Amino acid sequence: MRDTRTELLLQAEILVRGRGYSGFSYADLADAVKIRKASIHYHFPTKTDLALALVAAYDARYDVALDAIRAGITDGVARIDAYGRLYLGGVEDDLGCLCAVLAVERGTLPEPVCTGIAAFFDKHIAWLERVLSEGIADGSVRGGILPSPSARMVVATLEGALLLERVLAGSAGFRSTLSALCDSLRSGPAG
Amino acid sequence: MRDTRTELLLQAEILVRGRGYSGFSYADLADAVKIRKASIHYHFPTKTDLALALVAAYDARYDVALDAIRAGITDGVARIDAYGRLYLGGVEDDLGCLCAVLAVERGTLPEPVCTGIAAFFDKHIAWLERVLSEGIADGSVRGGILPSPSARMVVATLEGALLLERVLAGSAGFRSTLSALCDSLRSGPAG
DNA sequence: ACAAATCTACCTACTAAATGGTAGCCAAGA
DNA sequence: TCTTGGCTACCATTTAGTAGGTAGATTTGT
Repeated sequence: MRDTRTELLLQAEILVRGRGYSGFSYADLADAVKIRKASIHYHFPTKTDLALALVAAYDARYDVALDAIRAGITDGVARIDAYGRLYLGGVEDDLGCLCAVLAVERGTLPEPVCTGIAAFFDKHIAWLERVLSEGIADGSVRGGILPSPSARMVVATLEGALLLERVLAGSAGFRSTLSALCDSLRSGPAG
Repeated sequence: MRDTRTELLLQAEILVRGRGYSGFSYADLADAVKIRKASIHYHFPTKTDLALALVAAYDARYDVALDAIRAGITDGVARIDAYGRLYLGGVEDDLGCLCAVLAVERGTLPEPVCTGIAAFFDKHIAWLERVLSEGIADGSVRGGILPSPSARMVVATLEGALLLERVLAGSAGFRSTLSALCDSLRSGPAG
């Protein structure tokens, strides 16, 4: 079976996103996958290896999603809205964003993992900056905003909103934050 | 001396905000405060007791700050801006928000701690909602926004921005996010 | 006033359980 | 036969927490 590794990545992601990187152990993961603890080391010799694989897989999934949004949607604000809805899975499963969770533990994080999550955020910010610039150019995003700070603000708002949902509960909160965010970017009569 | 306890709270807060709740140990704290590990248990019998005291102290500090902002500033957006600048200490010291860090680890968190951080966020959102409503009433905040979702959005944006700074580095990012946020709330010609 | 009792704030020295990780064995499939 | 993917059995270290002691301050009884 090839997919013990995949299963390990799946369950490890759930554990990290729900409890933090230092909040889960190989023993927890072994329980979840129903394999002996030592066998995990066959697939991921060290916990750092596992973390790196987790970030790489997560990042790759977002790459696909970002491309799909750009290809399937043309309106600037609708693209941002679709980007925001990518976080909804986390809200519904009561899991944080993998990279946000890891970012919080930066003080204990192996350096290469830290580099990986920085790249993740940089990539998202660059994507959003482009989407916002294009939106301003075609009039779908209001002209008063600056693409670079606003791109950062979009990521910050969504990451923060996801974080809040974990303690405040009820995805209504996330959705209303997302629409408040989109409203602030839309060109139109309001404002 | 009464302030071993205070020193413990101070150093524990730095450890939690930098490395997460499960990312620090009584041994780390003992090193930082230069007392023996077992002595910490005299002041805080369990790690949960310590976490609760940490949240209570943090929450109390914010209470003072929120009152001071409402007392000293009348303009709605200026109040939000001042609120945002409360996070700057964290940005400069490279520490996350205590409650955000704990929120990430909710899966392993003792339940009473979780209740405490939920109360923290609820309080901030309620405070912001009131500030926004008053701002709309006196014209300092633009009328198009809804106070409740926008209050949530403000907390989310700032928490997210602080989180991002920890991996992206340089407080310029946080400041620009804060001004983008304030711009989106200001009543005026733009939009 | 003064001695006995109690309290404060720390200590050394432990413990059981959990941590990430290693060594070496074994069954099945190419 | 050799690789794959598990296994048992260990390891040193670290974890939160406990037991019990002690020097010094404070309170109390006479």
